[in-house]
Amino acid sequence: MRKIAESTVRRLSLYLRFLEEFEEQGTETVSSEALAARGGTTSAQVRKDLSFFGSFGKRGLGYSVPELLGRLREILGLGRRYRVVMVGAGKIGSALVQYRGFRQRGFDIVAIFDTDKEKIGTQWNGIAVSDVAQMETELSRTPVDIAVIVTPADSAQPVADRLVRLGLKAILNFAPIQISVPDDVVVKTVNLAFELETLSYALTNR
Amino acid sequence: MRKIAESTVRRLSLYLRFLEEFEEQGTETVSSEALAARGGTTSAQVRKDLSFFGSFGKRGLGYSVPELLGRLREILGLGRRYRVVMVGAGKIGSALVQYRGFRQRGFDIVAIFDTDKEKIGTQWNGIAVSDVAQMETELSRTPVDIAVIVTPADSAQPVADRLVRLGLKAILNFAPIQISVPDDVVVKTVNLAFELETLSYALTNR
DNA sequence: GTAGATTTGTGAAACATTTCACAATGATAC
DNA sequence: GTATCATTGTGAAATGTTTCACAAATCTAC
Repeated sequence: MRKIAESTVRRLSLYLRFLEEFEEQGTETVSSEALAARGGTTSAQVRKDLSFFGSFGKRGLGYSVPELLGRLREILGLGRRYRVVMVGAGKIGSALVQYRGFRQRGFDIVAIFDTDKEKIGTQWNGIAVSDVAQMETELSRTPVDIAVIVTPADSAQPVADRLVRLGLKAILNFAPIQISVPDDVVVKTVNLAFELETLSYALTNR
Repeated sequence: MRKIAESTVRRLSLYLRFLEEFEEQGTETVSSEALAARGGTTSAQVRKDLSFFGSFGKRGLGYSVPELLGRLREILGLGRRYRVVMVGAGKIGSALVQYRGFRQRGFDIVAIFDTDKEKIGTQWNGIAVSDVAQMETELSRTPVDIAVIVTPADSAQPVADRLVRLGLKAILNFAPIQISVPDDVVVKTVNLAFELETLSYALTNR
């Protein structure tokens, strides 16, 4: 498939959210104009984004909400569930495990690892916390699709290396550090410091 | 000031992190090549990014680590501390309040608001949780620079509206919804769903 | 069935960002 | 002091993304 810009993929994700709202309201069809208004972009942008994947609309009418929902879910790979392993059972990990939206959107946390003896063996939202030393053993029994790294900065890279060796192809990293992986592995880093500093830059330069 | 791309600002933030590491190691100077290698970009990109703000290097030698650190902090507006209000005292809020990196980077949480009677009056990391109904009263006594919204989706927009009315110019939004604000207010949204869906897209289309 | 109103899909134009490539500058060795 | 080497700073070129603008398609009203 032709390379699609990340900005486009993020907007598809946004459109999906809006379409879910339209569906709840019982709206049958929606125009690119209406979708754009809801999300701070332009109708041309919406149509261009969709056009990379096919032509889903009806001229003069717009897009069928249920159909476009289905297409977007398919494009984004949401027609299935994903098995997620979480490495690190600290504050953020705890918040994520309890976040219902995770499961709601098709992502099931099926394993949690930590190094803290106090935590190992306890149940988190129904999932037992295991010793990170057992990660290879356990993950070979329970394969997963996505890893979430929520460790301190200095463990993040070694953990990522081990996950890559286990064959993981997608990592969501919350550790405040840049991790490096082979080209065929996707990493998304969520780094609070970046966001805060973008804000302080904006506040300063106005 | 000439408009700077957000991608550039994010990279500056990244360079800052690397420079802190170089400083810890006692490195005196660093070349654009070395900075680039550390962060998955190119030396030309590093030099171009910096060139928007001035010329801080020495040809043949590179950049002085302490000087560039100072310059970047200044550019990013990190030469001061910021007062932060947190609205919503749920799981994520709790994790953020306890996150030391926040204070470490110059952002002090000085007020927390929630609607939950059980939480109001309790102390969180030394800060009393107040009733969100008192927000206007309290924030007029204790002015703040940045707001972090950690409420459920349906309260996020009303809360944002109130914050904007109070004169806030920077919002970090963790609620899984797009919030709309006037042009002179900056909003950064951290939305887990986007990140997960970008990953599932990447896993699907390979 | 025709006319008029909507709205898509998409090339082309405009705009933005990244990469290239090299002159200019300073450091180092002898 | 001269030659060599390393590295910056920056226009220009290449590449990428967004916006424009309009033909084509479909709907609605009569």
